[in-house]
Amino acid sequence: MKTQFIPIDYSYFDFEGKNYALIYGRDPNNKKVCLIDSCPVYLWAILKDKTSKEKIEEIKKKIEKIEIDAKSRKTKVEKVEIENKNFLNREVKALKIYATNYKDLHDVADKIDFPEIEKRRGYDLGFTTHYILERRLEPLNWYEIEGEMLNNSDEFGGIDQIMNADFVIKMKSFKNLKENEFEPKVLAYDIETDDLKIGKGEILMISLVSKEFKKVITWKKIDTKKDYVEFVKDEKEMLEKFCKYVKEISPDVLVGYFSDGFDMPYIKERAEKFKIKLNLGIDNSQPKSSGGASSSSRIEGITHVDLLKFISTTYSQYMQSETLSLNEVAKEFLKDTKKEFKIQHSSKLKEHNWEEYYEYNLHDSELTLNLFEKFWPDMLEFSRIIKEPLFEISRNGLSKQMESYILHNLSRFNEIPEKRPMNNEISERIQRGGVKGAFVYEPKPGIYENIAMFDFTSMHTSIIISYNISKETLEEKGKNQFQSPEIEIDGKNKIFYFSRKPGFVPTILKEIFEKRKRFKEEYKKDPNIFTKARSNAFKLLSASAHGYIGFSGARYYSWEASSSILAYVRQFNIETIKKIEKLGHKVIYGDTDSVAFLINKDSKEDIKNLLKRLNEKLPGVMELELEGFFKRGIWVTTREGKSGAKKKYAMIKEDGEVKIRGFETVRRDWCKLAREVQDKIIRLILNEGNEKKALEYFKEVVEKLKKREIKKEDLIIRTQLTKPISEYKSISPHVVAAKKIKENEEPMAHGSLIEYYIAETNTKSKLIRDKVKLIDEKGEYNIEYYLKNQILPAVENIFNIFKIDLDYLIEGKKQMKLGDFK
DNA sequence: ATATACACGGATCCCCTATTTCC
DNA sequence: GGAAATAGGGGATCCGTGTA
Repeated sequence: MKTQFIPIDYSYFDFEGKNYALIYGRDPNNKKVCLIDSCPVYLWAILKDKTSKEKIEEIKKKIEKIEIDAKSRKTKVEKVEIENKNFLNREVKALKIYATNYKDLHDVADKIDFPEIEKRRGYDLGFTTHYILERRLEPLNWYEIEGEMLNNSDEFGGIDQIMNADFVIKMKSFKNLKENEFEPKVLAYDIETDDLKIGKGEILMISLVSKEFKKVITWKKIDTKKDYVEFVKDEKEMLEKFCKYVKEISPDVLVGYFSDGFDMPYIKERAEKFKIKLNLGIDNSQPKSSGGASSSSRIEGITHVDLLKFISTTYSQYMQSETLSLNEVAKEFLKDTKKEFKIQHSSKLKEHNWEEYYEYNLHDSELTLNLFEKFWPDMLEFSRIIKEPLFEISRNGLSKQMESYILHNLSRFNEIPEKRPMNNEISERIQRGGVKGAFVYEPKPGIYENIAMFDFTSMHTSIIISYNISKETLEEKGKNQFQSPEIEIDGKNKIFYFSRKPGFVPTILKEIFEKRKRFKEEYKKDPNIFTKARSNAFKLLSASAHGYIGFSGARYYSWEASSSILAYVRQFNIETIKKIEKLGHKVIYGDTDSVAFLINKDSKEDIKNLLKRLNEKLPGVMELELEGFFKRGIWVTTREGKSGAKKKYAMIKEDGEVKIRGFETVRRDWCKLAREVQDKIIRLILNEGNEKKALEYFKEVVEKLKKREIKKEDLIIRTQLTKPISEYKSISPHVVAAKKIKENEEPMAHGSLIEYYIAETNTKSKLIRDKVKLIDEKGEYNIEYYLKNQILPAVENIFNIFKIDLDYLIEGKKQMKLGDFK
């Protein structure tokens, strides 16, 4: 039979000792299809140079006899081929060793310990990655499949009979189709419980939402007119209903928000408690957790996506939201917020509260569904570009994404994949220590007018490409090589040398770099969610290239490469600063890849010409870009007041657009008042060019604070608890607040933002932590603290630019009477 | 285990010395 | 008068959060 097919999720099973890939997807009629396929399984043994033909034949014969009898199955070497391959850009002879079962490749590798074998590789990719590499049946692309339909067949032990798929097909062949469109069937879910500790409390209700389906299942009965609420007898029945609905709807994607860390493990634990089989899988299997600390839950045949994971690993650095709570993320991307509802223990809830609770529960699933749809184009593009399934794409960090992209492109270079570093190698890498980073120019504090800012486009990546820097291109000193700038190691200067023969990593990055440019243009011409997503995906890959090379867990980690890249980064930045100064412009600031300088009397055209001239001298794909012209900008001293503060500045464009970096205004661990006051003062000064209005405004605020006219909400301080309370060596205010929350037995998730304020207390203690109160705790806010430790520090450096000293304000309580401000 | 380094700055920790308190 | 307690200064360290 023939059909069209789009692969969504990949898995595999063993039958008679061999591996078979299971690929779940859809046909054009939206029928759920499960494909069964197989692929050759092998690893590589790289031979030492100059191994004689006879010797190779001899080893080959020995390897062909390897058999492994373990784990209730027999694996043997099926055949061995000799091939000319590349490994780390070097031509090698390698043995391709085919074996019965992928999981035994490691054991096979252990038996190939002949002295003529230099390295063994290619057995640690994971079966799914290996399969996709081998067969090129890539996720989320359309194919025409030819195969045999299994219907009540005995093949593979009757696998088609236990699969709840519309079709189970044993694949014979396939070909690519151009067809692009695909919309997955998505079901979102969310649970409400009485205790945040996994499995400890009861699950009160579960909501399920898809495009056509809306339901809240609960055993807490009250009179309600809400038709989406379905009552069941008890928690046990609710869990069974949940399974039943998921199976009936049979979605491609089951999506939750923090569901890897909360909803799914909770449901699992409760099901275990009630001895219910949570048979969500297409083969009636239960969800499987893996990954320890930040585990993930996999459901056979349905892609379980924890949207929080995708957003936090891939997008959080480009987002405005200060937390990744569903509420805030929904606000940013959907302009929608959670329903107002204060979660209480169910025993405290009144009858009418329950209605709101149902609504709240349903709404969370709706938000999750809508957010998924918002991010779907991005996940789809990522999956297609990186060629890994949605399940992996939605969970992997940037380094893993980068690595997968490289692995899926190696065959073009005839390259054997490098192995993952072992734990001891990772420790060695970490022990060797990090590399010296970029250069930051120390600004001279002050207010400046007419500023231009240049920055390098994708600086690290363009350096890697232009100088061919990578693990595989690193060489001993020779002729005609790229040389890194001098790098200081243990007091001595060292230079690293890189081949001119293009390495595969720089080549792959060059492609990414060019595609990034092309798709950015495409998006500009045709702005839609898909062109944006594609442009975004390449932007992210491009941006994480250097981080990958310097990451101790990377296959293609290289300390030397990373050091060299950064040495170039420093060199280019410093040289650019020098060149601009030589042309008569005063440089104000620069950080890593940027330079800000005074335009003087020059016109914008002059500056653009200057940029053009600088660009003519740059090598390879390196490019300097105009970040913008600014009417005015301010730089301040550090708190100590002796030097100019780096990574802290504010500038304004002609059109009034303000760019604020590093100031307390953009930091979430300062109270709202301090942030707003600072923001306003910065804007007033940037607009006016002097401090007059700002100072008046500031005095007003101080007056208000002293008269307690500021709302307590504006004084709440929010700090993240980043680890368990007991692990803190230093007991800071937010730790004290967290302890209080715990004592009150209020819900507090790991990593949550702790909110508190500093109150007036009788305590003699000078420690701030002894004045901490939770929001709901009665008390007056501590005026002295908010003056001395919040609003003054936020603005005094700014006023110092104008030689205005606010010091007399912080001398002490006595002097801070109302009359001090005139 | 889950991309890198640089940087600021609050708050506590910790050591030391001076001062105060207590007997 | 002398020992113990306390205060306060100041650098080191921890911690959170930014920029690039």
